[in-house]
Amino acid sequence: MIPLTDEKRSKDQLKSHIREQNQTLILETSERVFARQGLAKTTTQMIANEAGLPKANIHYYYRSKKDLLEAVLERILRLWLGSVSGFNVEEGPKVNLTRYISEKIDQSRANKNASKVFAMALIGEEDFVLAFLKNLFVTQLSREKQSIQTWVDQGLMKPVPTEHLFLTIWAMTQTYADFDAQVKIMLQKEALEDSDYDDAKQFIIRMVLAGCGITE
Amino acid sequence: MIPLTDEKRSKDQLKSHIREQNQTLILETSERVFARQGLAKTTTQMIANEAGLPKANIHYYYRSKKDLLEAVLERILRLWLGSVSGFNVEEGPKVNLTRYISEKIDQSRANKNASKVFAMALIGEEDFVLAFLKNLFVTQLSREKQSIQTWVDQGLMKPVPTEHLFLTIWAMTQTYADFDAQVKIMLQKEALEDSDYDDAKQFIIRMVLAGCGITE
DNA sequence: GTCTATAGGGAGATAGAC
DNA sequence: GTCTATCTCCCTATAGAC
Repeated sequence: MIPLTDEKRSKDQLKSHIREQNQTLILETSERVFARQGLAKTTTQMIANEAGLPKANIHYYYRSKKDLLEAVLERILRLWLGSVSGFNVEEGPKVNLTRYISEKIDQSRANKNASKVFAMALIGEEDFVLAFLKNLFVTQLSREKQSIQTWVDQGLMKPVPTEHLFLTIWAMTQTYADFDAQVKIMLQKEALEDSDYDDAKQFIIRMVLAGCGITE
Repeated sequence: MIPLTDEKRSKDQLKSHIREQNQTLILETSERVFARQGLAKTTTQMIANEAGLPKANIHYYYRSKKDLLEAVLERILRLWLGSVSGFNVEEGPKVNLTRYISEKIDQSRANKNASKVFAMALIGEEDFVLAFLKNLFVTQLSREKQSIQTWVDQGLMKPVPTEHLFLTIWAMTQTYADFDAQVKIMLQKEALEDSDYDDAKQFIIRMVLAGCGITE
């Protein structure tokens, strides 16, 4: 370890502080603009304007637009992973599935822009997102699958095609964030309210529990 | 009415034939390229190359890229509307919902590109698509809602939030077309087979019927 | 680290010969 | 109707002064 002078240390901290602050600003702004404009329509100029920075500054921190998009996606995925509770076998299927669906809806609502950017990248089959999902599915799904098998063995639910169960839960919960324009038209509202999300939650939970043969 | 000479008539028919043929070629090619590349990333040059036409020819038939996209969307929506069966009250909820879900999956599978282009336009909140949905929902949903009310009154199913029922059915069925990359990763397959779609159909139908309290 | 100025590359769209 | 050549615009990315 090379000892640092106080001067150098504080300079480094300042620099690193500015860097971190700017990067966060750029990533948050990018997420918003990407979600609003679409990935390809978004220009680095738009992001710069909205962030109040010169365009070259964006390229100083993120060499290319692709790098920037991947940084945005990485940040989204890291935050998501940290806030998802896994299944807790002891609590049984009803509690776990109810909580899972409820959290999913809350999360995609709270981070609507992040959810949209992810959906856009997924429908555009961005390599970065596909690679992430490959990883996630291998590590996580096998665990959830075991919990479900345990519950089936205990007679707490009927056997289900686990992959399709998760695919459909994701599809239903994400649609309220990603395609909210469609939801608003359907419900004939200018903006979605708490009660709309509650209704969605309740109905999705009802279908999933019933479909899994979970009565009590 | 101005009588036409035979010469003029046949010339017009020829022209109109060529026009129709080229327009169809352009629309079919565009749908494919839009679905593969994304709406904004797609260039008129790509479409021209893949259709085997000079780029100026594309712009001769469709003044702008936006016009072209709208023509593609209009064609998709016209074909869709023609192939969806409405509810038939006499047959009861089980038959109708089962058929509806089954047809939805078949259709988005058979027209995967069309489905993707539509989803891309919807997530990008293209005015053209939003206007179409506004229309569709007003005219169609009220009819389906009445059928469901009838069935509830007859004790054939439990009351459901109709809007959320349709939103979730669409979300689940569309996901197998629009986000097929995710589905493939989840099922760990290079390509989806008949059996995968059958499994999806069966599970979605099971959840919906159970959620609606339809036992027989 | 910041920012102006600009290079360099395509994009959409069209004029005009055929 | 068809297609070559070209206009104009604007995007990404960077060089280089501060």
